[in-house]
Amino acid sequence: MEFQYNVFMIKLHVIKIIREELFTMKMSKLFVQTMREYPSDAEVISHKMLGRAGFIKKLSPGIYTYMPLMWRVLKKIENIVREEMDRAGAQELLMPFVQPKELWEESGRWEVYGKELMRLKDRHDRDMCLGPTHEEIITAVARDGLKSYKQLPVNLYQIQSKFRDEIRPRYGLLRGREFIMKDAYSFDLDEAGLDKEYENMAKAYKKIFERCGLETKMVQSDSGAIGGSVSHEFMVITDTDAGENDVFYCNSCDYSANSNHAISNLPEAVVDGREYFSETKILDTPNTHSIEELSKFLNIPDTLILKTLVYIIDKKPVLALIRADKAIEETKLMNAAGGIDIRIASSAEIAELMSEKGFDAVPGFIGPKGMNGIQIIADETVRDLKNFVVGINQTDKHLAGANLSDLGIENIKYADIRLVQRGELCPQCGKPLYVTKGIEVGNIFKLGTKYSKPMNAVYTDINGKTHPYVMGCYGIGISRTAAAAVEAHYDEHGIKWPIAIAPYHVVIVPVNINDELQMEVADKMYKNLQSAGIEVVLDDRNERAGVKFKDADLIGFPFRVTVGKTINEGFVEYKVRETGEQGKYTPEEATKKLIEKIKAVK
RNA sequence: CGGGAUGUGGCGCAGCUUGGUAGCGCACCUCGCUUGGGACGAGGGGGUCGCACGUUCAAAUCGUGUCAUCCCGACCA
Repeated sequence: MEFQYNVFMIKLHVIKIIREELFTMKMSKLFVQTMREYPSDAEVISHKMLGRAGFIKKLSPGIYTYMPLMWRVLKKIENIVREEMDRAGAQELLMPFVQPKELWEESGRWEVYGKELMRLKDRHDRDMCLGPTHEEIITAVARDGLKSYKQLPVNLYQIQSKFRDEIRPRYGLLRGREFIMKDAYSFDLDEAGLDKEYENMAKAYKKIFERCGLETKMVQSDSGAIGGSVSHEFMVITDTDAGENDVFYCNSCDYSANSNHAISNLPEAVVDGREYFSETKILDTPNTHSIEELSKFLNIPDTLILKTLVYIIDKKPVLALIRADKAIEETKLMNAAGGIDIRIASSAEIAELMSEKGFDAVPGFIGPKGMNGIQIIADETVRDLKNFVVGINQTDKHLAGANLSDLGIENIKYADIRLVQRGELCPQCGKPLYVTKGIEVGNIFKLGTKYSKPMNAVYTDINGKTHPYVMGCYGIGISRTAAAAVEAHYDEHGIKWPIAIAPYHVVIVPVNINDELQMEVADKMYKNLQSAGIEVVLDDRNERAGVKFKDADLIGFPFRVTVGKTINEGFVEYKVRETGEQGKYTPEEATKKLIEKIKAVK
């Protein structure tokens, strides 16, 4: 017993020493290589900054090594996420990254997911894939373990690398192929339970991004390939061009939505052409290939024209009709058609479609007439059109004074497939909508029974009857959040990490390491800060001050302490990266100030 | 999928037209000097010039093919 006790004490002692060593970081030993120039392949701020400051190293397009500084940032974000998810009642687990085809066939997504799903074969020639998201796996895990209503609700999450084989990865960590994600899945008895958990997660997310030092907007969005009904995205609003999403929002009420989901009220417009056309007749409209040319030629507002677009949705042609002054939102159209893949038809495909239907019209004169057998989806704006102008599949001709009833269309499906545009009105309060760019750092979905039903994932209720779980899923892009933080916090000198996710809190820069007093003071501060739990780097390199300052700014330490000549009067210099605030303090004052500021954030 | 461009040391690039010992800046190593915003001098290490085949006495350079990377576009009639 005594012997063991002693061994234990020795171990503790050793561990303590190791831990102290772990917190020690001298710049001369830190594995980071800053560069004088931005990487040539970087376009957006975060990619440029993270590359130049030595945070990431590209291995292949969209695939990066997270260097030690980056990894510290990512771990900090992960830990904030963990703390808030745990606090919200979720439980962490870890699922496999490589997954068998079978589960994906159960959900039907093996066929549906497309090329983004990275497929591979194992040595036995079995089909496998790299996990782009984990609904299938978690649902299979849940159905084996969650049998009774007594066990629900449950929320399970993991933090893990994901792989999505993007067509065109770009923007560094913002759109990588391999990236780190937190994904959570909730299982409830019913819709009411899901609604409650959805709110719970929304609240947790808000807290998470706040703690990361990021301002986010929660916006309504399309639910995409993951499916389900209701979903929201958390957007970091940015003035850089890295934002890949357009976000519409209202300043008068709380409405905000991704452009793929946004709706709006339209201002008044001329939608009845009776003043222009007293009868229905075919007009010669030579060379009017665009809406602009056509409305000019006929001298009518473009709101009196019905625009017909040909899309290829899941390999089949679909006609989309919309009032000509408005544009199609492809995601909405794809959803309305029940498809999973959409693109505009090529002119060759249009020609093929025309000849198939016995027409000979070029783009600019296409219309729904005589296109029976082809799926036709009309935007809601089409309902109000009267006595309008429309293509009738004859080159250089349009039908004027037309009404849909004249066209002999058998099947037409109405849906909102319109892209909201600047200047349109808030659907909730009628005030003008604004638009901005956003980086999606998190999302929450109500999945309902989309996965539990086909995968037969059910629980038994109090009466012995079985029901599929009502599910939700909740993602946060960990690596993307880090990149978004850079997009939101930088200047011409480099990154300005928010304190909570900075790789280290403080850098201490002795100006001249050959000056004994400077080194002594720097070293003492370094040790004092460390023992107070502050993460600090001592820049002990034999470099000129300029080099150290440039690196400190580029890397983005939130605080810098410079120990230079003023130490002879007893002062060190203190500088805040984010605000530029600076001042002279005694080493003791500076140490105290730093500890106070940093502890306040923790 | 279509178009354009580029592959030369860790990073950024020149050399290619007109074939003949592979170069520059940064970074790295040594010495000296310097030490408050990316100093300076001297010396040094590191590259199968993406890969394959071909032409040639000789290929980074010319030809063919291939692979990779980057950018743009993918028709809003």
